[in-house]
Amino acid sequence: MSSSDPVVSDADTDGLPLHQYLTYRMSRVHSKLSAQGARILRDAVGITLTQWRVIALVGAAGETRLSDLAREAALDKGLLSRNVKSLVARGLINAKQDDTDHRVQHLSLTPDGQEIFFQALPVTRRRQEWLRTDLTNEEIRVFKRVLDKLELAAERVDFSS
Amino acid sequence: MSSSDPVVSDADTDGLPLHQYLTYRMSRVHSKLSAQGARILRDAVGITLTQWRVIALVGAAGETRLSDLAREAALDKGLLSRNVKSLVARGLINAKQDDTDHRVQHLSLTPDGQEIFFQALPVTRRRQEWLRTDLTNEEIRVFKRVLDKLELAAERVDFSS
DNA sequence: CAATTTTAGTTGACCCATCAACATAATTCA
DNA sequence: TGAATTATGTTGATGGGTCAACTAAAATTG
Repeated sequence: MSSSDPVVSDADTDGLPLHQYLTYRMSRVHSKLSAQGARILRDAVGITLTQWRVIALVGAAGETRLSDLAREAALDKGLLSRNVKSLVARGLINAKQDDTDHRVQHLSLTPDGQEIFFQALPVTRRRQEWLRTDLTNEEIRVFKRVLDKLELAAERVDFSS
Repeated sequence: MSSSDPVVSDADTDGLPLHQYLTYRMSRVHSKLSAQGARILRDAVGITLTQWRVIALVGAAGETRLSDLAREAALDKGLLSRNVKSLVARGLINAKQDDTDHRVQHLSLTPDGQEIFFQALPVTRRRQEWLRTDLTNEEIRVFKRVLDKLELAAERVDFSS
């Protein structure tokens, strides 16, 4: 075997190994979609993707605490803390301490935050619809189901086979 | 409307907006899968996910140039350059300049690199199989098809509707 | 053949996310 | 009640990725 031969043959791999991997494919697609989403949000309302997620989650909840967001959105609480901080600094989010439990903060959108929210919402919705134009309802249903199953698999502590 | 009411009602959103978004769902699942994959590779052979991708791609190709990898794997060439550098430093990848075109480097796995490759390959394969255990062939087929369609959509320069 | 443009790869600056350590506050329980 | 545990949120260190500027080399073009 010469040094320029692939280490594995097609017979072994049925093509390039990575390209078969669901995770690899997802990773590629995800990074392209993220970049696109970030660009769209930056152009439309000047916030980052994560900031949008925070705003959207707070906007939808009306009032939440940081730890709830972290759980619900599966975001790191440190990350969340910094993002909230920057949004509070920009006057888009309101944070007020709980009267009885002095650890928790109640988060809500300020009027400016709501404005951003309502500006961004149709933009993101249109994009989502646009992404779905080439997909059938059946494909979307299966896609979501697979995502749910993969998420469960990803949460299992370990795979031992 | 009190300040603690959600800014959008369920009637508006059919539930929390973000949770409907394919991109948001993908993002969550992707980050969990990445974390899991990174952990498995670290424990098994002590390399990062990106390093594994480089090794797998080089191993499968037998010999490539950096720019081909960047195109094929949709990875930033700067990122790739650094990763290759670290893998060369660890003696896992061999880089030799082209005789005629002095810009290009030909990359291949060293014996140590091949060893890592062959150690990691079954581990990653087992994981992929394991991730698929709860999925039917039909679901996998649809999932891949949707990913391909989404990737195309993500590459379109702009959505104007 | 000289000037311009394109391509390969590197590097520095920066951003964002992750992790662990920490401070503070509340709760449990002995 | 006092001690240990648990929960909330912040912060610093670090790592990894992205972007853009840059060098060097090759190809194109006038």
